Amino acid sequence: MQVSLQALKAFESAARRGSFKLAAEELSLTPTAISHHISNLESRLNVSLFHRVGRQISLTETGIRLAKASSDGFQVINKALDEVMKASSAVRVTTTSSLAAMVLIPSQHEFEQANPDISIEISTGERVDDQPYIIPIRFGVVSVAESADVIKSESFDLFGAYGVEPDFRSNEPITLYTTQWKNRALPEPPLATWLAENELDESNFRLKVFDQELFGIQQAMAKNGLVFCSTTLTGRLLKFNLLQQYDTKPVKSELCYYAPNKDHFETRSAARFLDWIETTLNQ
Amino acid sequence: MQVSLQALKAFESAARRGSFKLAAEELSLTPTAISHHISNLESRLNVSLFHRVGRQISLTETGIRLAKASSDGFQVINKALDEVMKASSAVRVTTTSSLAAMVLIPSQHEFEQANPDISIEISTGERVDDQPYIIPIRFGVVSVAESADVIKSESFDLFGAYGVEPDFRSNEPITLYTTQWKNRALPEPPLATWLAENELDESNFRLKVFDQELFGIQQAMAKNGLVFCSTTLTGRLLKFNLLQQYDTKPVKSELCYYAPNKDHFETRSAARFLDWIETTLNQ
DNA sequence: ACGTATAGATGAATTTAAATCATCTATACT
DNA sequence: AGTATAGATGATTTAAATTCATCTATACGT
Repeated sequence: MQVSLQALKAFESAARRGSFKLAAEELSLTPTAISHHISNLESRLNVSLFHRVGRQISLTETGIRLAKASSDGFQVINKALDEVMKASSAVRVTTTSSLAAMVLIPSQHEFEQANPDISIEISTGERVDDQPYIIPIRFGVVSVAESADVIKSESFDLFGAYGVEPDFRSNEPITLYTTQWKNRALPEPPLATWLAENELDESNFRLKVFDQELFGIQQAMAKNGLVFCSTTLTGRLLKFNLLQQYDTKPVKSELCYYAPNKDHFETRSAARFLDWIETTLNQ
Repeated sequence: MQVSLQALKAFESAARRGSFKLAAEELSLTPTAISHHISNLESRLNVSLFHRVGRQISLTETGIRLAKASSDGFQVINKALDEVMKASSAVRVTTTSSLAAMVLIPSQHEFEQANPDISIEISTGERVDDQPYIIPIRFGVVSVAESADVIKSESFDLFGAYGVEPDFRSNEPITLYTTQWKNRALPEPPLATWLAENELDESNFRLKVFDQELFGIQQAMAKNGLVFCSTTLTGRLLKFNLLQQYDTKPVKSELCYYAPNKDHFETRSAARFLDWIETTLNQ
């Protein structure tokens, strides 16, 4: 003897609203459907749930009990469903200031255009980034990240604004922005390797250091010098001719961007976003 | 965006059992149905609820949350449904010792034969008789009972066993059993009225009094005398020739059997039982 | 008191959803 | 490698839910 959950839902609504008509409106049905559901429920359970006096209905004792229990039960379920739906309606992502400012935020609109059903929330900052339903995109050493989680391994190279053409042979040292991470556990940008690889010397440059790559990039764009930074952050700027690259050889580093448990995010939206960000960064 | 409760039930079962196959068995469905339900749920909610690695499934984080909530919710609902069904599977009735012993218990089997889906529990006693799901059949004055609640108004008359033929004209007084209720608020059996109506005198009888009609009836059946009692209790005994009636005129009394809120009992079984008892007593 | 409007009941017809069947894929276990 | 098992997928069948048309009883306004 199984009772239909839909019938129970119809009953719960009718009990709460005190009317078949109002229940029908609430559930987008006809009053007839409610009536059928409730009489079905009553005959299955072998009880009357409503007293019917003409067009007036009132709950029986049993009806009151069952209405209370089903209201409570459905409420628990609906709360959870709401939470899940809320979580899946928007992708919430948190990452470093530099990736957010240089890549995510500038291309946020493009993603939302291509995926009109998904909205993106981007946040940065120190706060704990592993609360449920928030996707962290972390910056760290490849050996720490699961290899499947890596979105992009970092290479570093020299960039400058259009019109800025450095003469490496000049006696005058060139202003070069580079980065020293706040987190000292991270390896430094591979400037020394890059200099050696490109047969240059540190004495050709006047180094200026920020704790975020973002700031050096902005200085370079303002034609205040060159920047030695990751290719990930500059990819988009190169594409729009806001920066240029010289004929130097980029060098790989131990650094990468990665999303913990990248392939285990439950929401389709999150999966779509992660796919997209990976494609974007690697193209 | 509405989610099907059946799909949610399928998911809940699959989550709890850890297998689509086992969920299918639990819900008497095919594994295919479970699979369809769950993928439907996932696409409506836009989330993955299970990780599928080949034929191995495991809940996602979201899946764990939703499974917990839906388990809890369904449990609340099922508990209430079980309670209602339990209550409606048996009719529990409480009444006076006399009605129980003389009428209800002897005809219990007959009712259960005619209504194989209903079982009857009969209880008597002083204890509170208005706990939920128990039907009280009370004995009292008609003025106290709602008129719609009255099952049978009482008449009183003289009864004796077969072979016992009293000679009212004899000098020897006849032993007559009558009743004085424990509850003094109830009117006495209308013996005086009956004597006057039948032009008899109390001196013709040797009165013996019990506090329940039942006992007097049993004495009469044992041919230890006659009994002055209600026609309700003796109806069945007359039918089976265990008692006989004489050519005396019965007299009405202010007493009656009634069931409070008789027409408002929720269970169909209870309604059926009350119909039946009313028919039985009045035929 | 009468007519009209409203809420619900009822049964037949229809539409929609759910379950199954047949087929296929991937993995675990001999 | 070969077989058995769990699940996925799409087409078809089956069953359930919803509506439509009709009817009853009551509330309400005139």
